[in-house]
Parts: sequence; C-alpha cells; structure tokens
Amino acid sequence: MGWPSAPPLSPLTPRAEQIVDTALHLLEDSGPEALTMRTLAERLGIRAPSLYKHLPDKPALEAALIERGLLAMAEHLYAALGDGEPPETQPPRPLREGGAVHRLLRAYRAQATSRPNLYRLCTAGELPRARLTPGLEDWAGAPFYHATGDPYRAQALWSFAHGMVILEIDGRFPPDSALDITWARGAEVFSG
Amino acid sequence: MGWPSAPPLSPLTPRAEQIVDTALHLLEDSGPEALTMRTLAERLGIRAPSLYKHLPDKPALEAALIERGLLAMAEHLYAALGDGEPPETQPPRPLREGGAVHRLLRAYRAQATSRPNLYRLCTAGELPRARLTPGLEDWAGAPFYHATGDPYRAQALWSFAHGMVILEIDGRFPPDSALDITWARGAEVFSG
DNA sequence: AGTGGTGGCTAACAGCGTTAGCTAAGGAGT
DNA sequence: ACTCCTTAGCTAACGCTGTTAGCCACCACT
Repeated sequence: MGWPSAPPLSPLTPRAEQIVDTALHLLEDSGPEALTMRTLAERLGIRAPSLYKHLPDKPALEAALIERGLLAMAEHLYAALGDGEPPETQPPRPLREGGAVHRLLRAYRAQATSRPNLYRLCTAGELPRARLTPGLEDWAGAPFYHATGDPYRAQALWSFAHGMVILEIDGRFPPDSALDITWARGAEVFSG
Repeated sequence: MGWPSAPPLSPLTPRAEQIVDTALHLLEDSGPEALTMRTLAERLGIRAPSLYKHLPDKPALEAALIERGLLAMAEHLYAALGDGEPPETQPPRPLREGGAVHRLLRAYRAQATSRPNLYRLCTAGELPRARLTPGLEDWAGAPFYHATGDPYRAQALWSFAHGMVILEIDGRFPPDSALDITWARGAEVFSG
C-alpha cells in the first residue's frame, strides 16, 4: 500500500549535516550569491578552510542541498496525489484524471515558490548525477507519471510545470500577469 | 502587412559590436564558464581592463548578448508563423489553429538547441530589464500570443516550450527519452 | 604515557570582475 | 607646425571567490 518510499540519502556525518542545514538557511535567506564558503563558515562560527574537513568541495555541498530539495519536493507531490493511493494498481490509467493533474500542479507550484532559491539550485544547469543518490531522480519524477499514466504526457506536464515555476520565480512574466489563470489553463489542457 | 518589426537595439560603437560578436562566439564555442573578461580580451588580442573602455561592465556585455539572442529567436518564430501572415486581422482567433502551434514549437526548439549556451544565458535568472531595449521583450513574446489567440494559453504554451528546451539542454530528461514524441504530445494538447 | 585521529587554525595561490593611473597614437584648431 | 584633447591600449593592484598546505590542540584508546 502507498507510494514507493524515497531512497535513503547518502549518509553524512552529524557535523556535515549541520553544515548542510546551515547552508540551506543561508541560501533561502540571502540568495545564491550569498552561498559562499566563507560566509557559510562565518555563520557556523568557523573559518572557510575548516569546511573542507567535512565536505570535499562546494559542488558536494550543492549536491547535498539538491538532494534535500528533490526529496522535499517529491514528498510534497506524493502527498498531494493522495496519501494511501495505490501506485501501480491501475495499469495505463484511462486518462481524464483531471483532479490529479490539478492537485499535482498546485503542489508543485506551492513547494517551488515556498523555497525559490532552493528550487532554482535544484533545477539550474546540469544535474550532478554522479554525486546524487541513485534512484532519487527517478523517484522524484514518478508523481508526474502517476498523474498522467503516460511517460510522454508526464514529461510534457513536467516541462510545463517547471517552465511556469522558473519563469515565475525569475520574474519573467509581465508583472500584471494573472498566473493563477495560466496555471488553470495548463491543468485543463493536460487533463483532457 | 506582415508582423511588427523589431525595436532597434541599443546602438554600440563598432569596436563594442566587435567585442559582443567575439563574446557570442566564445560563449557558444566554449560554454558559459569560458565567458570571462580575461579570455574574451585574449581572444581579441588585448588585455581585460581595455574592455572597459568600450563596455561599462560584464552585465552590460551579457545584456547585449541577451538582446541578440532574443532578437534571433523572435525573428525565427515570426518566420515560422508565416512570413506575410497578418497579425491582427483575426481578432480573438477561433483556437484550433493546430498547425501554428506545431510550427511555433518546432521553430522554438530548433533555434534554442542550435545555440544552447546563448539560450541559457537569455533565460537563466532574472532578466536585466533595465539594460534591455524597451519593447524587445514584448515583441519577442508576441508570437506565442499570435499562435494561440489567448494570453493565458500563450503563457502556458511558452512555459511548456521553455521547460522542454531548458530541460533538454541541461540533460535533465532520462538519456533514452523520445523527446520528439513529448514535443508532439505537447503540441497536440495545446492545439485542442 | 604515549599515539593517532579529529577538527580547528593561518597563510597562501590562482582566477574572477574591476579601478586607478600611465602612455602612445591620431585628429582638430590656431 | 605646434599644441591639445580624445581614444584605446597598457600595468599594477584590490577585494572577492574556491581551495590547498601545513600546523596545532584536544580527546579517546592502548
């Protein structure tokens, strides 16, 4: 019963975990340009080189942040699809699952905009796959498949959702845009 | 007759134009991390500080690149919609203009993937609106409105297209994805 | 009583964007 | 022809970034 559970994240030492946590707050509070080894260390009360006793380099720190971002997003999406809902019991699913698409999109938007800097970090540029927990990426993408029942529609829906979110976060839409309506149009279109 | 013409880009001195041109090639050939004031200067046979005689700073250089990217993309999109086609003669347009959506998406994808680094630069992060030619952004976005006839569908379609392109460029889809099919699904969905 | 690992530290390096200040070349004006 | 100003290059340097080397104090274990 229920959705597949997340693959366990690559384990970190308690101190490393604490560093990643602080980095998470630093990123969300002060933006990506503030996520600097020196200011991160300062917020921890130590000097920058000491960070390298716990993490190999900055990309490793970012990978850890990305893992946490993907995990949080996916958990949010699975919850939105319904907590105890069966994943594979309806084989190809007869489409027309309008409600699921709406709920999925609402959850995606809410989670992304609640931590925009983390979302941007998770999705900007090439994914450091080699540094990520195997299976995490697939597991985090699966809700889109469960909501559409078709891999192509799932990818298309994900693209729409990501495009909307990143353009909204980056302020690329005209300032007076009624984005709620645009989201609703997209949901309708993909529910048909 | 025909589409509205592009607003004229902010004029640059011939030498600045040459620098921007070189930067364009450097970016596309060697990626964004190679677009450095020092290596750009080196490719021009001068030293980095000399660049500041022609451009105020690096964001100004990037803004000039973005202007060129937006211009090229928009011209490509207008061409795909049909060269002499009237823009405003069909008022709200009765939807169901399937062919236009397909052509628009094909052109968008082709242009973006033909210069992926420029596309990324044009769309990553917040747009430096203050540095851009006024009207350019609206003009470049109008083809989506012309293809859908509705501002909300236009924004949704743009989001889908941008999401697809940026995820494709960044290699975020599983490596064996049949993206042609996903694009086609999206086009169908937005043509209905 | 050592002894090794852990987790701090300072000093330093290379590369980044950028500024200050100097200088050689070229054109304009008297 | 001589001066003068602008143009467009230069070197040196600053503050920032990530990162490495090497040193030292502490703490657990034998």
